[in-house]
Amino acid sequence: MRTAEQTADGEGAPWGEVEPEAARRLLVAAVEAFAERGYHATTTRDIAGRAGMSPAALYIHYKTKEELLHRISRIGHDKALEILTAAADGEGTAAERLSEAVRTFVLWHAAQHTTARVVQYELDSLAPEHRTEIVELRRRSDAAVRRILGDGVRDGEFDVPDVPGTTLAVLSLCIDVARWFNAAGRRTPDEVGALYAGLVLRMVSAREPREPREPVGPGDSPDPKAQGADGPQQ
Amino acid sequence: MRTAEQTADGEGAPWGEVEPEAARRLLVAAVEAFAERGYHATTTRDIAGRAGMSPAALYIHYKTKEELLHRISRIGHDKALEILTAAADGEGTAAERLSEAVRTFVLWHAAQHTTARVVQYELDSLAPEHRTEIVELRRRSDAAVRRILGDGVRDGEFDVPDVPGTTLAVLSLCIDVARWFNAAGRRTPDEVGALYAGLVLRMVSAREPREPREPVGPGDSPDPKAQGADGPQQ
DNA sequence: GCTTGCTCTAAGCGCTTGCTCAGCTCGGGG
DNA sequence: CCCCGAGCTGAGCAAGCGCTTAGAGCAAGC
Repeated sequence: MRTAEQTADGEGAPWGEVEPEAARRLLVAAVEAFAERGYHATTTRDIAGRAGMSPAALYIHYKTKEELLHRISRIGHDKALEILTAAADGEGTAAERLSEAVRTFVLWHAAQHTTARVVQYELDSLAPEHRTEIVELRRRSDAAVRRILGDGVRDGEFDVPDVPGTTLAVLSLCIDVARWFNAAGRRTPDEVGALYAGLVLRMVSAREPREPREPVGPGDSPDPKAQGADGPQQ
Repeated sequence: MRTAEQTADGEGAPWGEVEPEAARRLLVAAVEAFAERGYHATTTRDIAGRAGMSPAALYIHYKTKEELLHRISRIGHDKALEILTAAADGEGTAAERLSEAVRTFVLWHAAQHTTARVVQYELDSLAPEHRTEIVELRRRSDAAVRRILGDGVRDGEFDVPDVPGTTLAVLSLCIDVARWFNAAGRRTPDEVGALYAGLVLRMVSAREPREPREPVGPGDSPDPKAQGADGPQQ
């Protein structure tokens, strides 16, 4: 299967699927406002103003302000999960797949840091039922990375005593890029992706390649129940 | 005069220095509320209620709601800087100092994750003049970690092609613990500290100890101007 | 006993919030 | 020509916001 390199990164038209055009303009305006000020500090008047409309126009396309956040969060988490599962299901060694997962995931968080900031840091502003829906997507992202690490340990490529804990650390490292990345800064999204892929590989690689293990040690086995939601609460 | 608790970890009485007692109760209530709901979603009525007072009582001890956040952020950043500079100024090899820095910094973010969440993720809610004051403290934290990495590279202990970028990654990894750490989870703060110290050491350690370098390469030299604010904006 | 100063409360002010609704505009079908 | 539904606006409502004010309670000083 050919990898869609051009569209797998964070560029392109992220909100092209949102129709009609007025609804898309409002969504893009909401992403910018939420990223700049945070969900609770953003007013519906601000969102409508950025989209060049009156406050009332917002409610023709969205029932509430929270529905806007939910739509943004859903689309963003779908994209994140797609990036990680594509890398996990790809070809090559565990090291190659992990490197690709971190590189593309970080690339998206840097290039789309405005969107990613809303997606990753406004989970608590969602209504409870929407929050549980999103948390399930995050659980599957976690599982994709944990699978790569588990494969690498099994094949002797990686030396990782605590697979769930290291999975959490790798994802945490990538996600936090959205917080500090600055488009006007010295690094391009591609450079950060390459830097982080290298750092993570060194973090998990076995110093010298060994024989694959036959029995998977209980302390190392990927445990589906090991991680619950990785959000701030619960 | 008795000095404050000399606990290097995050336990102890974090707000013991705040006087009088009613002001401390309000501050602790504000920390809990800000951590749970975020600054903008928290009302002054909620803070006062948690402290067992009427809303007006808040304004006897603090001029505004933002002053509460500023006080919390200032005390927390002072503590964070103290932890990192203590480790950077400590004795031992660069590896030992880096390990101690990460271990204690992560320990604080996990044990005091309620406070740390407010300190690390509510920077943008500060008034501009308070924000610049806090950003300066963060710059000094960054410098402390960068110094350890630079020493390690100089002495041949570490192999780090991009010192400023790796400094940013290490700090980012530690800080994000405050976001996901859950007191009811499987890991204790000490366990997370130990895990992360090991991961970071592997991330930077030279595979085999080399001779120290005589001239510091230009690409690796710690550059004071290299990092600006590491906050979300600017 | 009275004043003074400090802490705190009850009540509420002025304003902004998320959201609503009657009505305007306008392209397309009869 | 009128009508129609879709998209949008101006005006505004009820609720909740940060913060203020007048005054009560009470310990300390004289």
